Parts: sequence; C-alpha cells; structure tokens
Amino acid sequence: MRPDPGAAHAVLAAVLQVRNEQLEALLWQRAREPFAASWALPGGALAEGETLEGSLRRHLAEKVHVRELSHLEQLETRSDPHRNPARRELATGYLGLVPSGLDPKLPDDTHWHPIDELPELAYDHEEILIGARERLRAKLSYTNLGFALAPPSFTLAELRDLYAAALGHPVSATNLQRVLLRRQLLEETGERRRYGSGGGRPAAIYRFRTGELEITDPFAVLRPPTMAH
Amino acid sequence: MRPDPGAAHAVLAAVLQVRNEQLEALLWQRAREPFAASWALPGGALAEGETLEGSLRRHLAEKVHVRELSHLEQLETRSDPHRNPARRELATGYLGLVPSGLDPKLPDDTHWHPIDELPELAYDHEEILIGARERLRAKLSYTNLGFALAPPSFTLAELRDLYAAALGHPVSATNLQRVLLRRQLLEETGERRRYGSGGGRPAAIYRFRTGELEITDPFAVLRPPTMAH
DNA sequence: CCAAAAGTGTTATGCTTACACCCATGT
DNA sequence: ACATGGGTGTAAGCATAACACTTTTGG
Repeated sequence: MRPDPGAAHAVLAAVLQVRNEQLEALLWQRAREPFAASWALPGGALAEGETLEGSLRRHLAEKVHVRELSHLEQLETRSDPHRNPARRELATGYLGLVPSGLDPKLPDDTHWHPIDELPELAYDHEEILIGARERLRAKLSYTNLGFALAPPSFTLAELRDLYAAALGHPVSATNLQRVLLRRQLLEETGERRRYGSGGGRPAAIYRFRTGELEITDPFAVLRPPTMAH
Repeated sequence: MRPDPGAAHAVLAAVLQVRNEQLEALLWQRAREPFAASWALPGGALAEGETLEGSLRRHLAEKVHVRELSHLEQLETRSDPHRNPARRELATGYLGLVPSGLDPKLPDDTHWHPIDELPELAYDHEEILIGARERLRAKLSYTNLGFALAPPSFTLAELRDLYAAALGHPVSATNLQRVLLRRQLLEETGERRRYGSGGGRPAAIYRFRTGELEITDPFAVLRPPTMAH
C-alpha cells in the first residue's frame, strides 16, 4: 500500500439556528453534477496551510456570508472511499450555531430548511446533519451550550421555546429556570420585558453568565467520592 | 487559495488497557528524527482507497500485532499546519480498547506505559492520548463501555478494580453493582469464583450482556416528559 | 373585576451514596 | 471459633418533574 498522495480534504458545516420555533439548517442548492439540484452543507476544500476550523470559517464567510457563529465544534471525519463518486475525498464535519434573532444575508442559492423536513441532500450530508443535531441535543443537557442558541438577553419563556425547538420536545419554563439557575448558568439583567398586546405580568430578562462552553453536569453517575469525612 | 493537493493524512490510536491495576497506553519509541527517542502513538499513513478505521486496524495489526480491540472509536482530527515540523500532515485520532487479561505480543520498540507517568511524547500525541482518556472516562459513566475493558467474565471486585483504574478514583463495588444491575448491563453466569489463598465467600461471576456499545443513561436532565397522564 | 402570563411553593419520585449488617468459606 | 472477603438492607441526600397557587400586569 502506498500512502495516498492526493487525498482531497473538505470541511462541511451543519449550521443550525432556531427560526420560526424550530431548528433549521443552512443549505445551498447544487447547480452542477454530481447531485445537481440536491441540497448540500456549506463548506469546501481545505487549502494549503489552513487548519480545518480556519478553512471552514473562511468558506462560511465567503460563500454564505455567515460570520456570526456563536459556537463551532468539530464532529466526525468521514472517509468512505466512495462517499464522493467523482473522486476520493475525506470530509470533516462541524456543528455551527447561530444565535436566534440574527438573520444573515444569504446568497440566492442558499436557504434555511427545517431540520424535520429536509429536502434531498447530496453525498453523505444528511448523516452529518443528523449527527450534528444529536450532538447539540446531548450537549444542551450537560453543558451551557444554550448560550449559543439564545440572543444576548431573553425571558424564560423565550428561552423555553428555544430549548423546546432544539430538543424537539416540550420543555417546562418552570423547571428549566430551576435547573439553569441552580447550575448558575443564568443571571438576571434587572430589566423586565415590555409586552406587546394583552395582559400578563412582565417577565424578568436574563442573560447567560458566559459565552464560553462549560460542562455543568460532569458526571451523571460514578462520581468521585465526596471528601466529606 | 488553492486546494491542498498533497495533504498527507495519518491515523493514530490511543490503545488503552487496564494492566497492573492502572490504565496503560501502547507506545513505540521512535528511532529516527524528528523526535528521535521520543515515544509515539501507533498508527501510520492513510493509503489509497482505505477508510480511516480500516487503515488504523491495518497499522495496528502490522506494526504492533494488536488485533484484539474490543472497541475502536474516532476522536478529533488535528490540522495545525505545524503539528508535524517536517511536512503538512493531518491526523485523525482513535480510542482503542483492549480487554484486561490479554497480553498481545509486541515488537521490541513497543511497550505499555502507565498513563499517569508518560515519557516524552512526539508531535501532539500527548494531547490526543489525554483526550482519549477523557473520552473513555466520560463514556464509562453513561454507556456500557465497561464491556471493552473487562474480560469475558469477572467478579464484581475485579470489575470494580477495572473501573477504578480507568476512572482514576476509588469505586465502591456495592454501588457499582447496583448501578450496573439496575441498568441491566450485567448478567450472572451462575458460576462462582474459586478463590486462591485466604478465606472469604466465593464471588458470583458476571458477564456483560452485550459487546456492542449502548447508551444507557441518555438524558442527564431535560428529559422528554413522561407519557403518563 | 377578570383574563393572561410570570413566577414561587410544595410534593412526589427516582437515583446515588454511605454504611451497617448478614452470609459463606478457609484455616 | 475467627478472619476474610462477598453481598444485602436501609436510610439519607439530592436533583428533577409535576402541579397548585400567588403575583403582576392590561383591558
């Protein structure tokens, strides 16, 4: 076996945002074969001297004008020799998150798609996308990753809707508040929300204490013994 | 920027086993520059037409004669342009596990090293190795990955020692038993252990119910609501 | 005064740890 | 008999879910 001298390497991002009360992914429609008219994850070829993450940020900025990522994290590197029918190509997937409320300007061939109603996707992109969704769901449970889905400040009802959209199941604002406050992920801004129409008590406005990923629930079980004697 | 036509790609494995009551890693000592006399993770160059995992299994079989992996799982792909001072090279890390009790024949330049007393490691291999250890520790808590560390059957005291070595902190056999039995990871073989010297009640012998990875504790929090009405 | 939405109090439940105690065997 | 480890019983602590109830606002 000879070392493979010409293994092309691509980077691909599952860019996710909560829009219209649901989780949506950024996809662009291919014009040319292979997979003409199918939809694809944004990304492109790794260039000389680039890191994978640097390359992905460049492609997202150049091709889909997305620069406002609140989180970017590497997923699996796929290597099936036939994943690209045209030529041997490895691809490293990434999970990218955009805070709710932003609406980056997109090229004409690029659109947001609800992740529960995906069109036909090119290559192995659907697997990468579903893997990204599962990674997001898992990390919402044991880290502070919610900060990457949320705008800078929000009411608990708004945050509840974001979590419900990302997790795909109903979430109780009451219990969400207790979990996130006890873990000290949230802090009050002191402000209260002006309400649009209709009555109701004004809601306290919160923000995430930090915009850096932290693991907040490190050991589900089999924790180290407590040092209490 | 031009696509990088010659990005070499390597695969590297952190092969871990519990030996001598501690977690140990398989390393080989480099004879040549760069990093002569430093220790390195086993692995090698990706060849034409190979998958990453296939390539790694080939290298492990050829170079360190290890074929008895009970688990193999992809970790991060590293892409710093300077991680290899000689030439641009991407590397994908893997976590490989060998059941306790096996003792594969190794080439002369290859040895097991306690992961808490590592020698000088080449390239970025120490980071990959520590990342592998952390992945193992996390998955022991919420999956049945213990099966990959354990021999085909064992007493609870033996299993407790394996978990303690892998986690790096004391583990109570009593509580380990309750957790693993409630989650139905273990089943009794019906046999009891012959004891060597000294007294003591003979221990029941257990085995893992399955040798496939299963997630046994899926949601630490924020679970879907129960359907009970 | 009433509707609506936010927020708090309270209870129930389940999982884990800690530790006391009982069991089975060799010497 | 006693030492030695294996195994079970039981209570306490903690986190979460579920839901009733109170608070604050607009109409």
